[in-house]
Amino acid sequence: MNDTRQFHLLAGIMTERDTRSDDAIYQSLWEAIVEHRLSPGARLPEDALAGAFGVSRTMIRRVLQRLALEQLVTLRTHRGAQITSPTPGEARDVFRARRLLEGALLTEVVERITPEDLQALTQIAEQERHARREQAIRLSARFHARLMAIAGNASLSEALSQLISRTSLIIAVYGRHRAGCPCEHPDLIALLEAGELAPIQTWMHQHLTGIEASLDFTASGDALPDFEHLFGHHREQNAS
Amino acid sequence: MNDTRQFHLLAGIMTERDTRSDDAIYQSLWEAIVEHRLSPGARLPEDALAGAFGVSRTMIRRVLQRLALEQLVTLRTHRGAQITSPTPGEARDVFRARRLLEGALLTEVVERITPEDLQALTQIAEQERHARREQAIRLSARFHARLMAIAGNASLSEALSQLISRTSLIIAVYGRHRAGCPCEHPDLIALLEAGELAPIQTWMHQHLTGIEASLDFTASGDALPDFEHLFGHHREQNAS
DNA sequence: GCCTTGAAGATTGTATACAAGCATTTTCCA
DNA sequence: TGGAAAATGCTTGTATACAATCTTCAAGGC
Repeated sequence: MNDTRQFHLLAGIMTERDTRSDDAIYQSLWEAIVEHRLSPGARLPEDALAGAFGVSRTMIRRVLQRLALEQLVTLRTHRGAQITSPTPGEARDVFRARRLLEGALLTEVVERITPEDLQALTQIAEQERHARREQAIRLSARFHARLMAIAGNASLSEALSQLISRTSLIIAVYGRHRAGCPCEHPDLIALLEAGELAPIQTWMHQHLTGIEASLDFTASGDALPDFEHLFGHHREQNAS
Repeated sequence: MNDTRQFHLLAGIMTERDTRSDDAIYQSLWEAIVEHRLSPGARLPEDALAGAFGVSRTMIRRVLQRLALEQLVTLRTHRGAQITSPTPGEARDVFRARRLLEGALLTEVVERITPEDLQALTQIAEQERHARREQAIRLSARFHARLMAIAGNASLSEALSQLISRTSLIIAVYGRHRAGCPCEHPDLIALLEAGELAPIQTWMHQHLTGIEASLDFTASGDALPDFEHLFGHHREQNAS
């Protein structure tokens, strides 16, 4: 009887009930979070996840710890895991960090970019335009990650990837109109083809600042998960 | 009988055999790694650590996973954990990342630095000068971390802290003369007191480039842990 | 003498059992 | 009827047992 409820709780995360490996579970959860199928504040009971993925709590705990270290999930002792609700302060922090990092990396990106890179970026941007809204968010994240990978600095790319994921959480909490990246990416591709550094950096700075400016920090509080926002959309738990 | 050997294997990590929490174990291992008491390539058997810290493998595995995500430890399936031996490529990657990040953050550091900050930095530099060689490495890492924390960007500070820790590993593998940071930090403090951005950035760039230039990448290979280096110092396993 | 093949030992991977803590509800008293 | 305290149930924290895999060592063949 518990199983049914647990399964329902996480409907939409997985395709069918089969045993998956560590990384596959991480991937599934990551996508569900970045695509806003799991909203900030949502609780992630270990038993429910274990049941849904057909593994024991051991693996689930490992995955949750990894997500927690990446700040996508908040782990509180004896209170379990829930999707992180970034505070306004953290949100501004992430955008400042992204402006700095992406701005700096663009120098090397412009130097090293190849036609293959441009093609890959074009393809992602294309998918982004035709994708459903949920997947568009994930593709937008992939676009930025792929772009910055061109700089060829694995350490910074990884750090930046985490910042990009967290941006998705921030938009989930504070986004007003439901837009993530308002599909400006094709414009950047045109600039990249031209190859002039200055306008590219300007574009990126405005791109990030524009997203940040579109947020509304007045709604929710700082510390606690914003249940108001959660309830506004739809509640995961059924009341039985 | 196993216990004795295990305990001996990790001598010097802990003060006495008592039960510690998750974070305390992480801290102990982190310090042991950064201070080069555990050299790159050293194996970290779960049973041995569990015995040494008086906890079960469960906690040890969690700590090892965290260290692995920070790239201080390498986890290979069915083959256990060992201290990461950065490849020359990774080493250059880390230094490039540090030059970029620390250079960029210095702008905000100079803007926001307070007398209290200067005092704290002075104190660390002072301890550094009087400390034993092992602890000096850790203090040097703390100096850089404390300095960059002034910029007030938690996300980037955290990423940078990981890069700084990894630098310690790099020095352990490729350092020729046993110098880590050759105690140039007081010079930086003088520049910070003057408050001119340009010379500070120049200093930092030369500082990092100088450390990188002092490394010798010809010795060890790329992929595997360098047992040559390990044996050169002293072996952890006794031959019984 | 060296390489290949097999078996024993040791270590990790996963699941589960039990203990500890928190949340909710129920009950009792004012 | 409202509030507070206690008890029950649920969730997580930790340890341990067992299975799977790798490594090592030994024996046999080339």
